[in-house]
Amino acid sequence: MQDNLQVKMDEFLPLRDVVFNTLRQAILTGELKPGERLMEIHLANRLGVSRTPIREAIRKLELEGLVTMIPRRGAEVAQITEKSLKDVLEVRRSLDALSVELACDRIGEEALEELRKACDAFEAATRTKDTKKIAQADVALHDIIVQATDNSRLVQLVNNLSEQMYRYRFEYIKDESSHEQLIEEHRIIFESIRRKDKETAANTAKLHIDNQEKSIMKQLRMEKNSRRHSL
Amino acid sequence: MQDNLQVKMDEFLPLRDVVFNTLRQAILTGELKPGERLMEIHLANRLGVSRTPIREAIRKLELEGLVTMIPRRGAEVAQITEKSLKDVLEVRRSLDALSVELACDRIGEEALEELRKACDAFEAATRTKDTKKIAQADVALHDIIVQATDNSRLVQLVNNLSEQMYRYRFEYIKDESSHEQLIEEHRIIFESIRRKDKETAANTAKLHIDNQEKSIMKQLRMEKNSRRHSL
DNA sequence: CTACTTTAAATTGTATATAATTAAATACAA
DNA sequence: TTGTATTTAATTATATACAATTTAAAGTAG
Repeated sequence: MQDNLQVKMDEFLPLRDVVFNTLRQAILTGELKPGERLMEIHLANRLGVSRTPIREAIRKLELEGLVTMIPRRGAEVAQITEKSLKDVLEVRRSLDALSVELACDRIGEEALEELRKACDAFEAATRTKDTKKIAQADVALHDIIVQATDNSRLVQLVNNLSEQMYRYRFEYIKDESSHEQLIEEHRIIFESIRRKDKETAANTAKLHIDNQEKSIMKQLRMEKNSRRHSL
Repeated sequence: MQDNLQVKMDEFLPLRDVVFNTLRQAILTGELKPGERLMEIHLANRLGVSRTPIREAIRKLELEGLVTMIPRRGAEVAQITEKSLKDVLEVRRSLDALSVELACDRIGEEALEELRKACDAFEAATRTKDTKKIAQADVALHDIIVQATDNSRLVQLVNNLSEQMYRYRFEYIKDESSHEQLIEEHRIIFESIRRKDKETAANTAKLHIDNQEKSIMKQLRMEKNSRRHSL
């Protein structure tokens, strides 16, 4: 773990939430690697706080499934197995389909217009070839859809499930050969939501996840391979 | 809140988990009522532990959505609104449908046999008119299905969502007039899983939730009414 | 040199102490 | 009485202290 964990005092959150966000981000970006132990005193010193907020943050990470607790041994970053990712994607596939279906019913004129812009913005982002920008544009687009469902529980769950594979999605987006297809799928989802064509919307959303799954699984296997050869 | 919160030392869990389970149960059964404050010293004294495990338990309840945090004022039991229940049920509807569809593909012979027995057990339970027994039989039956999906994330999410309405489901099950229909729906779900008829299974599962939703919403409105008249 | 004990260090789990903030109570003026 | 300061009490937020347990290390016998 590099020494670039830093507590941002920008906002006025309780320390436990600052720590929670910091650790969460570190796990999702891969800065803290699967299997790595989260030792309280270490983290407390590094972040310049006491153990209490660290522990409270770990409790939340535990419930989110990002860390695994081992009794009397503490927390470690959860291992991501092929199976666990498949499980996550299987649920997400269903919830993304639900999201676009609900969006068909409930999206407003303004949000629809935003969605159209987000499609354009995504296309523009792919042309910059800036992976971070592309990823952001993609998140923004999907966020408009899920927000349009007007179901806060669904929003919470979809966001949580998405985050579980941030690390991998990044690599996925790097692959330029898939950009055209992504643009096209976004376009179809937008059009079918506009026409309130639930079936096409849902099917495309599922396809969208299927493609992601294929790419992520390929990566995972490569990672596993390279681990086997290097260790 | 009555004075029957007790820490069970049966198992050998960290205190924070014991406290978490205790508070969770108290909230789900309605022993701790929506809006009620969770004061740390109070709970610590009552449960005979220090504030630390109480706080850690509250952090987990927070992430689960069972309590609401108010900065510098602590936690209170989350209010359940009609909207929030609708949101939960909307997601559950989708995930229950997914569960039975996956069960069609993945259930084994033994589990299928268990499911058949669970259907019979549920029918038998309704005849005892023991609400608690009926509820347990219902949970057991649905648990077999969701376990058959072999998707641990799905299991976790469905269980969590189900628990959110334990309080209300209890009243629902009390209503004997609905028992025949419940038995029939369980039977159809079992039969369609056996025949691997995903469409019927999914539709019936959705119907199952729809019926629950109607009943719960009726109750909620009654509750709201009686509150208005008594306050 | 290996297998087993014993000891020491590190780490978590729990409890308590201090600081900061908020809510309530009291006092006082209009 | 009502509205506003001021003080007091209660409560959370954070830090530290202590206890229990585990891991690693150092010896020691075979």
